[in-house]
Amino acid sequence: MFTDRFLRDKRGAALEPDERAAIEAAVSEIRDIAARTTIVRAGQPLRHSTLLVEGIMSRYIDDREGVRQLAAVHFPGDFVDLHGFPLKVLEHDVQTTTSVRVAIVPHVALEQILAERPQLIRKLWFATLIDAAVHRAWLFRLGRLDAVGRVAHFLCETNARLVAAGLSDGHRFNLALTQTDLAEICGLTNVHVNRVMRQLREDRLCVFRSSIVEIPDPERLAVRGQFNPDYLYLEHPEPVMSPVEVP
Amino acid sequence: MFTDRFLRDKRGAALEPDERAAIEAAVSEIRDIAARTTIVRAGQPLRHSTLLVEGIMSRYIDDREGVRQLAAVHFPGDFVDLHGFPLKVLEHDVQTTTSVRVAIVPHVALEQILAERPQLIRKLWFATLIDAAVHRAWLFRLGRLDAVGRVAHFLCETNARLVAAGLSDGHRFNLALTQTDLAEICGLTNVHVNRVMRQLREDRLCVFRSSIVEIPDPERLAVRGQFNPDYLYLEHPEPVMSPVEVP
DNA sequence: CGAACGTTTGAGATGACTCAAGCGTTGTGG
DNA sequence: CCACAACGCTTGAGTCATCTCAAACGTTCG
Repeated sequence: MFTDRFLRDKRGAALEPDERAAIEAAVSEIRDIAARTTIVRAGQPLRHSTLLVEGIMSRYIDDREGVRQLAAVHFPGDFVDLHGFPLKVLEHDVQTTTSVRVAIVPHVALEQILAERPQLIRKLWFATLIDAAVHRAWLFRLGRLDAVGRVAHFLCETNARLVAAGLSDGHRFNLALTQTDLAEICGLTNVHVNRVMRQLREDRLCVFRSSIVEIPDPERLAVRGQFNPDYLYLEHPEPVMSPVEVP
Repeated sequence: MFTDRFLRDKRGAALEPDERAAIEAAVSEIRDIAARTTIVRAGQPLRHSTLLVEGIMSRYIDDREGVRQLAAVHFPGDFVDLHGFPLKVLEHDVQTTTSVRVAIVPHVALEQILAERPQLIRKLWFATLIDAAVHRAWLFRLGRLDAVGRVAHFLCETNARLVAAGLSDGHRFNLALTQTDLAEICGLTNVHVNRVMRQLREDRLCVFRSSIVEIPDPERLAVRGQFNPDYLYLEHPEPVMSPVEVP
């Protein structure tokens, strides 16, 4: 159910059926939240963490003038603010990007199931370390790629993650992000993202229209974005041709 | 000894004396390593982690042409590749930047002390999550600050971390990085870093000469770099005036 | 139907890059 | 102990990628 996609296809960390059941039992509530709603503010003490079931959420830091830099984008199956469990407080904001459905896991409940299942803590730790590995890949993207490369890299990453989640067939997926969202991810302005998308279209690397991303040749896009999926720690890094929803 | 600075001054995660003793007992070896030596390669299975005792180490990802983006800089007290403990393999390289002294902690020894001390794993987890929080601050730096701001932000962060480690008095510290290192940290070229350093000098924000950083007014530098130390999760975020070594 | 939001395009400004050369410092071997 | 090599720092000139500001156009939703 809610945990079906959590740690799915992660090398050596996929959940056992009883671990999955324990987490699902720890869920206190399923909540539907509107798009662009802030659910965690920097500095606010946390009593629960949020497992994303449907939709897209983002974590970001904003500058003095309110311009944002996203630090992470989350898709279904991600344990969005699991970092808040050991840290108690986050130093960044978390917001819904689209409308979402989330499962709320109170930290007290998490403590209980971990007390009974010492191995599970390693998997939760592992999950947060993958987030850290993704942060590093994003640092590479921002520090060393040009605008077209940054967007290409992000789209390759997203494709790989959504394939693992069963939400992309490897060439086509639904992605409800605006060009301004992409700008906040890639450290660009929305105007320039628009020009980058045109470039990608003209080069037949990627077409992104009305929330559908189409990648005719993922390998070529990966070359343009210098994308190497190792940091996602996937069990099956090749596009897996499995039943897929592309709404 | 080797662990004196590990988790020092970290909010709610400082080590208990017995935890400290356990980690020290788990150290299999103290090793001195020359500058610019790669100690972990991406993809290579890890059997131990490295606690930095003296010197500077870096974690980085490089692009197709060999241009590097640093993802982290480590100072004494940092458990450099602790991420490799749950992950088993890292997706990036780790290199000494200066000559260093490190304490080697075999993963089997770590497993043993964790089996006896279930609370310690939370602190190790916490330590890796601070690395992740630092990654996010670096994303902000690269995505939203101009060149002068990036360098200012990095120097503020470094000052704050070194104050916590007892290696800066809040205004002056030793930092054996080259301008090329700064470029690899800030996503710039070494030529441009040179011009940025001149700018910082002319604006009386910071003087960096022969490995000594002097910051006459840390508050002004923090404003220029939009630096907010919350992400370091320090117990005492104000500069602590304690005995300091500035060699 | 209108308002709000997202996309597209243009023109001009600018921050950072590239290439190139000279200078300063440090360490080492003859 | 000197000379030279290696490395890091500094500066200049010209280029280019991305930004800013501005306006128009398209789409969605109430």
